[in-house]
Amino acid sequence: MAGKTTIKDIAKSLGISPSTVSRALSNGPGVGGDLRKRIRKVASQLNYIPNSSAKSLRTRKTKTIGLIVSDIRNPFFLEFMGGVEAVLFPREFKFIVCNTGEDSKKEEIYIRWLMEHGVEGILSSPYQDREGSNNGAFYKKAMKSGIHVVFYDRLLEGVGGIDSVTLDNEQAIMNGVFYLRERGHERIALCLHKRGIYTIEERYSGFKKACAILGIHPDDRWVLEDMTDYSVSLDKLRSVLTASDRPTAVISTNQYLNETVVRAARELGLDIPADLSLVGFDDSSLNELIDPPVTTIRQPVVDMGKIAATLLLGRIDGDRGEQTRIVLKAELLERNSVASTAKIVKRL
Amino acid sequence: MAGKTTIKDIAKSLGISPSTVSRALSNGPGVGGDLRKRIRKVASQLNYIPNSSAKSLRTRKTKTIGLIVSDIRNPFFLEFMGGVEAVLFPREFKFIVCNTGEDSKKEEIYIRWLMEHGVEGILSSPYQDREGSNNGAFYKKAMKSGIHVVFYDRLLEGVGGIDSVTLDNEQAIMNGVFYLRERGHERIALCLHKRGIYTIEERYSGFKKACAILGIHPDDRWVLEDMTDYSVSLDKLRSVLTASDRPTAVISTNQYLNETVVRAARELGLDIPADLSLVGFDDSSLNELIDPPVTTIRQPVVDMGKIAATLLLGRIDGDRGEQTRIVLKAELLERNSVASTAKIVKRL
DNA sequence: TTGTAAGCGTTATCAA
DNA sequence: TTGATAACGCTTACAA
Repeated sequence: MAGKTTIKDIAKSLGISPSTVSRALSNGPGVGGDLRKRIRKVASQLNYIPNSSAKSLRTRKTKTIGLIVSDIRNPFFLEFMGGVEAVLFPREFKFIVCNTGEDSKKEEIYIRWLMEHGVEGILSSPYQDREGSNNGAFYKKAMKSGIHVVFYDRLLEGVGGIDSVTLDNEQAIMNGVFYLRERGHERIALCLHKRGIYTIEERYSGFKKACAILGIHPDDRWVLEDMTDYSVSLDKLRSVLTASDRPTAVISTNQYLNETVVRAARELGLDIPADLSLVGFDDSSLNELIDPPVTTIRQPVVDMGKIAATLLLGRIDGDRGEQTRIVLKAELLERNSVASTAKIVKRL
Repeated sequence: MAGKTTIKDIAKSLGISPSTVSRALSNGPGVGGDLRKRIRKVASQLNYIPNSSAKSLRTRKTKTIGLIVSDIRNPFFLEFMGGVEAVLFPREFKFIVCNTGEDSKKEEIYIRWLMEHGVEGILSSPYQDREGSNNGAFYKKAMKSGIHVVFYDRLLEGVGGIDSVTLDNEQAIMNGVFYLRERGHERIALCLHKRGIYTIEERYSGFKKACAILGIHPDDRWVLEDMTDYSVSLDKLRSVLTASDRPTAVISTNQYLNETVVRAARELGLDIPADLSLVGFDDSSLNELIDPPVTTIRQPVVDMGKIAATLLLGRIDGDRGEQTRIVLKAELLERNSVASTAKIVKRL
């Protein structure tokens, strides 16, 4: 137990050279079948554990990638991570989880750490603020140094040439608006997380497009922005929902906001869907058990994880093809949180 | 851009020796203040990125730990990971996520990978099957090779000397049983995930202890085991809940099972709590929004993550004190899924 | 098929 | 305070 077993120890113990041991253990050619077997045996007897730092130093390969998430508390990432792990494991790739918490500085630090660590690739859901400023330059720097990058969920303004897997966010929200309109709603509110973030901007844009197409004109004050803090969000909802001139429906844009809307409605004594209709976004299995079951726009999150990881491994494997941009479609899960306005008009 | 900048490049560019550069950049002593500044400047001009593989090879430190989770889809781990990340980040430690999916073989493979990678510590929620067989030997091997290990959530039979943070699972369930008994329930069912796993066995044991103390004797068939697959679980619940001689209350032992019980009750037309009371385990914020809001045994998961990470970093920092075993207490969140049996008796 | 030797980028020891 | 040198454990030409 004096220190760890190295390739040299194995070589010494068999009276052969370290290079032969290396070749045998890494399945390289040029080692006799019999010798190879003996080397393997001694290696396991000696409890040999390869030192990947040494290996990486020589080969510049770590079989490790970085997974940058914007908010580790979001169930979205659990699902996504599950998809990622499922494709990484069989390929013997490990991943380091980096939580930026929508903090640009933290994101930058993590990118640097990942570069130092020598990851072969980065999967990231990058942050961008209202002014459009982001860490694009750092991702580019990583790519220049040979680290492959794939964006998932979010894109960055003015940052091209990076593979991505995103949702068709515009279409997703448009379908939500159309769905509500078909049921008679024209007074629709929209709850948005932080402005600037790609998905949020796209969803907002989809909302405006759909309204334009339908010729409806929801009040600008019904677009609720910066719904990050719970009590602040609740306040905003309260002021909009208690006005006599209030919206008859709300579209929310993440699972957390779905819950916030339901809570706000309950607190205000507004029955969903009788008094207020709700189209949620993202889907927890629990949405079905809520009273009422929430009609929701569901993203194929696990697939997104699998696709992103597959794309990245492809690049690591040497794929030098054109930039790939995969756009997934959302589906609308119809449950019971949307009513036709006939009933609501009466109550208004 | 011909390859990456190394310490040698910086040295050459300043006409000094690499060792001086190394000392300057790693804040070591023995470098003049002025020189140090110039070195820093050139380093950043040259876009220098330290190579941690090389560094690790020399120092045997990677500032990386492994986080082994038993099922990445369980929201428990999101919360836990959040706690872990919060303490790791300021210390500049990274973590590799390993998902075993309750597969002993996969767990073993991940432990090996982590050892090869040179992690300085492992945080693990280890698996153990019905027969008590587990990967304890591998964790011990890791420890022998200098990797610190902290178990969280689960312990391993016959594997001592490893720090841990767990819940007082027995007490948690006992309180659940007492709570139900106070409301008149004696016919209590228990839903268990996989037998063998530490937490499950402890919860089962707590259940039996509480019943013994109270002198109540729930039917053995009401202890539902191996509730892993959804449809199988549903079948098991169905057969127990449709019997004329059925339990009046159910205790579930994870968030997933909470949902399963609610779904089963709905499918069978059983009203919670009027026809069936439910005490859940683990807590999703959504439990409050379910109809009815689920009374639940809540674990301090984020704290568990913070404590586990702190414990591990302490060991890495050189703490050689006695084995630490921290046991956290659960709290019972009273909501509306438990009724007093008075009403139920009528309906039976 | 096997061995020799150089080198990956860093740090640590020792000497200046 | 600084520099020369060896070494960490591995892979890979190249030579045998």
